[in-house]
Amino acid sequence: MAATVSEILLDWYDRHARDLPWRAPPGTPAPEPYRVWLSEVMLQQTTVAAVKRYFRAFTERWPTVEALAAAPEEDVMAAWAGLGYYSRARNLVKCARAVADMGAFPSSEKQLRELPGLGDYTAAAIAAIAFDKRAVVVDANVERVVARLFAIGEPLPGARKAIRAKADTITPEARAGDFAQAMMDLGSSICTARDPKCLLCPLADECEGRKTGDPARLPVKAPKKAKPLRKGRAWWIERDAAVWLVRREGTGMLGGMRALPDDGWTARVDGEGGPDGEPLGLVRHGFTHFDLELSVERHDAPMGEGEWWPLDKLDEAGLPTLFAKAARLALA
DNA sequence: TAGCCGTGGTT
DNA sequence: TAACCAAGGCT
Repeated sequence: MAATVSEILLDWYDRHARDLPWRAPPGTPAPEPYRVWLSEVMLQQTTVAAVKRYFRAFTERWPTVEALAAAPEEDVMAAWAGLGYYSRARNLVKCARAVADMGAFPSSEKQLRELPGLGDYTAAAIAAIAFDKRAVVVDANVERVVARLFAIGEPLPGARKAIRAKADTITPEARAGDFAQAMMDLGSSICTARDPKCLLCPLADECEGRKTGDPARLPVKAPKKAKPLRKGRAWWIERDAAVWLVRREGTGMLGGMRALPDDGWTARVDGEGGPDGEPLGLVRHGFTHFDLELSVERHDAPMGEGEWWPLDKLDEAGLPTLFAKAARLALA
């Protein structure tokens, strides 16, 4: 009898699974839901290499969801600094508090999906990995593997429906969590976006994309729009070995994070107004949908609501990378 | 639904 | 090196 795709892949996973801090080895009991949830949220659009350090720091400081739920939001935001997509940190706190109120993480995909910060992917991943439920887990890796395996030539994002339907057909009843992680390991190490290693692929014989030509062309994506370059200013205000820091409002860009006072630049418009200070230099920073050229200027009086932050504890302030760069410039 | 939302590694 | 891209979610 011919082996199915899931059988081949699980067999491959049993031999080649990556050892990751949030992962239980194949065939061993599932990790705690808290660790699965935390890692999955951190891993949203973020590389394994970047997540490892933050995962260790968070689980050491907040070993349980109850501990995290009890933490001041600003501590969590500061601990998240540098990881990006800060709405994840805001929702992390909300979610931890909701789960603590409920007494435990829900185990069904549907209930998980209702928690803040959990979309289709993350809810399915937690249900499968932490609770051993059958769930169709589709992330960018799975999209790529499935698009190639079934030679789906329709461009993303339109192809998502077809990809999910095909992923459903190969998801096993048992070991759905291992299967999901196997697909992601395959996608990250072998069925890579560029230069896939088809000669090492356990699914090479089953792959329609390989049979019909060049699998690397799949999945087809819409061309990207050009990123505008925005200009802004930020002020370095130093007194008695302390610097003036503000907290950014709202849920927009870097919302909730500590920052230097700035002139209100956004993705759409350059900054405007403010005092002319002594120019300290330019910081160039790339965001998802625009690039920013930030002029850092020395100023002498506090601006807006804020706090004096001791320079010798600046790395504990939780500045997002843009402002960490600006601080580095000012202190150089 | 398409735009918004970070960052760092890889090629 | 500039471009691409990663275990997406929210609105």
